[in-house]
Amino acid sequence: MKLLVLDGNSILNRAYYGIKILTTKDGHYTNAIYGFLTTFRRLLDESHPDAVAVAFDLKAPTFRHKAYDGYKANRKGMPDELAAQMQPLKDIITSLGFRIVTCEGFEADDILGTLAKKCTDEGYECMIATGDRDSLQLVSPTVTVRIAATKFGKPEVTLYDEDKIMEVYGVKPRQLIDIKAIQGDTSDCIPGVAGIGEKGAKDLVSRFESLDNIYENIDTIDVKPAVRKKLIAGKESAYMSYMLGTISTQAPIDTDISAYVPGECDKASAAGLMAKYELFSLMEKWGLGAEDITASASVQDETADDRELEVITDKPLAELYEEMKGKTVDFIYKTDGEDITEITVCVDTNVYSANAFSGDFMQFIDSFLKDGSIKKRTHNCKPVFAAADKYGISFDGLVFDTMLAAYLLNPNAPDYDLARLFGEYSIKPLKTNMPDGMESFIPLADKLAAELENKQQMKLLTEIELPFAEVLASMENLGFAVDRQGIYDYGEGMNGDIERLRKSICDHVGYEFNINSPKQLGTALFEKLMLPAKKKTKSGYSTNAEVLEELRNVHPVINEILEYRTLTKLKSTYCDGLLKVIRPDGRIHSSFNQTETRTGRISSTEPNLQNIPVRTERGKELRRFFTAKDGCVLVDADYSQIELRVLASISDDKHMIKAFSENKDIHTSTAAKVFDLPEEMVTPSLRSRAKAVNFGIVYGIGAFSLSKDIGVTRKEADTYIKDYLKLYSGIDHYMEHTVEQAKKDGYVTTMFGRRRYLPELAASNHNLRAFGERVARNMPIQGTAADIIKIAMIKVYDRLKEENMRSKLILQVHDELIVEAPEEEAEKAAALLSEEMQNAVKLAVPLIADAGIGKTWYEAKS
DNA sequence: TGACTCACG
DNA sequence: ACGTACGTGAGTCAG
Repeated sequence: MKLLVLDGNSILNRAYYGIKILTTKDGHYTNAIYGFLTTFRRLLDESHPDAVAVAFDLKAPTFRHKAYDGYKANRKGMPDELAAQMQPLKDIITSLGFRIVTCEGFEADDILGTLAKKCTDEGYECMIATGDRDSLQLVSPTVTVRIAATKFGKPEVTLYDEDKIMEVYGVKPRQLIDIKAIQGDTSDCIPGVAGIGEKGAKDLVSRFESLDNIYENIDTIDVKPAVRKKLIAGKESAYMSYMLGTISTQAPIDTDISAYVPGECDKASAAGLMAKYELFSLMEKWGLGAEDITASASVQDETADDRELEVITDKPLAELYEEMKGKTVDFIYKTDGEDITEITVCVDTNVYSANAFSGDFMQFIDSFLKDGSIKKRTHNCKPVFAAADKYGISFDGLVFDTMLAAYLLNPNAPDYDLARLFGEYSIKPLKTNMPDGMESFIPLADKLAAELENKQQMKLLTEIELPFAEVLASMENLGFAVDRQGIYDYGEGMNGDIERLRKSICDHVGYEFNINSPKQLGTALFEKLMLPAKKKTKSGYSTNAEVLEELRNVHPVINEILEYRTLTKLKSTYCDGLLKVIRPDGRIHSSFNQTETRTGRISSTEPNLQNIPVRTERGKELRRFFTAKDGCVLVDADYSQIELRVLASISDDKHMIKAFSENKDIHTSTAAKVFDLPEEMVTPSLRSRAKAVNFGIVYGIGAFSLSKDIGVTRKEADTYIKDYLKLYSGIDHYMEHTVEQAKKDGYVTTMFGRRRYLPELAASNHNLRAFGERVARNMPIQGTAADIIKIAMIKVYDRLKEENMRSKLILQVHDELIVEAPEEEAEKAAALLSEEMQNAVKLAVPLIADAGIGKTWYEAKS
C-alpha cells in the first residue's frame, strides 16, 4: 500500500505565486487552481499511489510576510485572488474522487505527520508532497517528501529521502528539528536561540547530534565562549522552539489508510467545474472530454437542441449546390496553408464532405462561394477570402464567423481554436451518425450569435470584422515589393562599422565578451569599468538605452555601445530578417492577425511590417527599399492625431473640440493653455512637454512617468496634469466616468461596441488595479481609432473596386494606409484615400488624413 | 521558455 | 506602502 499525502495549502500557495495571474472571461481567478492540478497530476503519474489524502488548514492561513511588513504582517490574510480559488479547487478535488482532510486546531503539516506515522506503523510507504520544507523532518526509510515548486508556470518536483537530506543539509531528518530549534524561523514565529543563525545552528547539530546532547554537555563542548553564552541564555527558548518546530503526529483524523483509496471520479461534475473555470487544457490530462461537460449539470439544464445531423456521402456536387441556393449553410474547411483542400457543409441537417480529390471540387467551391444567395457561416473566414482571391473567384454571402465572433465577445482569450471554444462555451454536440466537427460547430455558431445579439455587437461583426477580413486577405496576397539587393547592400555596408565598434568596445573593457548579452555587458560596465549602476532588473543590472543614455558622458564606450546596439538591431532584425521572408515574386507577404490585440488593432507577423524603422534617419533609410512594382508608385496617407481627436470627440470636451475644429496644432494649443501663454509664445520645448502630456493622458498617465519622460520634477509633472484636467474638464470627467463605469460593468467599450473585459479592476493588488484603470482609460480611445481605420480600409477597398481602379491597398500601420497605384492613377488614388479616411465616420471633430506619393515608402510618407 | 532589449503606432 | 503610461513582434541570451 502506498499513500500520497498533499499539503494542499502550501502547494496552492506555490502555484499561485509561480504562475502569472489568470482569469476566466468573467473574472474568476484560476492560476492557482491550474497550477495545483497540474502539479497534482504530475505527482500521481510519477508515484502511482494506492491511496491519496489532500490536507488543508481549516482557517485561511496567514500569508507570510517579511519583517518589513511590520505590524500588519499578522493581520494580512492571503490575497483575495488566492482565497477565491480555495473552494473551487476543493470542489474539483472532491469530484475527481479524492478525499480532503482537515482538522480543527491542527495545521496541514500535522495531518501529514499523523498520516506518515500511521503508514510507518502499518508498514506502508508514505509519500508527502508539499511546497515548503518544514515536513522534511518526517522523512524516514518509508517516508519520502516531494517538494513541489512552480517555476516558469511549470511544475517542478524534487524528491527528498534520507540520503538527499544528508547531502543537502548534512544531517538526519530528525535533526532538522534541532537545527530549527536553535536557528528559529521568523515566518513561523519560532524564536530559536538569539544570536545564532543558520550557519551556527547547522554546525552545532552536525557536530553534537542533538539539542539534548548540546545542553547535557554544555560546559564541555568545544565552542566559542560567546556561543556557549548565547546557548545558555537561550535554553528555554530553544526547547520551546523544539516543541513548536516538531510536527504533531497526533491529529485526530481518520487514520485508516484504506479509507483514502480514491473513489470514482464524478466525470460530469469535474468536467463541469473545469469548464466553468475554463481549464480546458487540464481536462485532457485528467481524462475528461467534451462529452463529460455535456453530461454536467451546468449544461443539462439548458434547452436541449435535439436536431440530428445526417452525413450523406453519395450526392453529386452539382446537385448539392442546387440544394443550397437561398439557404443558410454552415461550412468548415481544411487548408494546406495555401489552398482549401477539404470542405464540409451542412444544409438543413444534412452534412456533406468534399475534398480536392472529389471530381468537380473546384467547380463546386467556385459556385458555392460566389453565390451570395447562400448565407454562409464558418470559422476563420480570412483563409477562404485568401483562397478565393487567389483563384479570382469571389466569396459572397458570409454572415457569420465563430472565430471573429468569439474575439469580439472576449478579446482576452488565449486563442480562438474551435476545440477550445467548444469547451469554453460548453457546447453540446448535435446527434449525428458520423462526428466530424459540424455537430459542435453549429451549436457554437448559434450560441455565439445569440451572445453577440445580446451584447449588441452583431453590427460590429457583420459591418466591420467580416468585410475587413476580406481586405486583410487581399493585402496578404498582394504583399509589398522590396528591393532585395538594396536591403542586402545596406546590411553588408554595416558589417565594417559593427566589427569596428565591437573591437573598440572590447578594447575599452579590456577583454573579449558578447556585447549582445545584457548579463555580460552589465558585468563589463558596472563591475569591470565600475560605472555607476542606475537600475537593476530581476537578473542583474539594467543596460537599456535609457540607462546608457545617462552614462553617455561618463565613459566613451557608452556611445559606442549605443551605436553598436542600433546597428546590430538594424542588421539582424531588419536586414537579415526581411531578406529571409522575401518570396520568389520579389515581395514580402506579411500575415495580419485580426484576433490578437485586446484593443481591436491588427498585428503583423512574419515579418512585422508595422515596426519598420522611421524615427532615426539611418533606420528610416530602410524604407527606400520598400517600393512599388514597375509602372506603379506608393500612395501613403496617415491620420493626423487620430487618438486625440477620438478623445476630444468621445469626451465631448469643448476646448479640445474647438482646437481641432479650428485646425490648430493641438500640442501648441495645449501648451498655450497649460502654461497660460499666447500661442505665439509657445517655444518648441514647451510644445514638446505639452505633447508628452497629451500622450500621457491617452495612456492613462501618472505624474512619475510623465516627469521621467519630459525631465521635470514629479511635482511639476503633477501640476501639469492637474492644470490640464482642470482646463480640459470634459476629459477629466470622461476619464473618471469611464473608470467608474468599467468597475460597475467589468468591461469598457469603443464607440462601435467593441469590448474589453477588465478583471484587473477587482484585484486587491494595487498595481494590478491601477493597471486596470489605465487600460480602462486607454482602450476606448485606442480601440475606437482602430475601429475607424478598419472602416476606412473597407471603404477604400470597396471604392477602388467599384471604380475599377488597379490601385490596391497593401499595408496598414495603425493610423497609416499604403496603396500601390499605377502611376496614372496615383493622384486619384491619393484623393480617394484621404477622402475615405476622413469620412470614414462622423466625429465631433474633423478627421484629417494627409496623403503623399512616391516611388518608395521613404518618399511617399508625407 | 522567459527575460531583456528595442523597433513601431 | 507600493511602483511607475497604452498596444504590439522579433532577435538574442541563458537556464
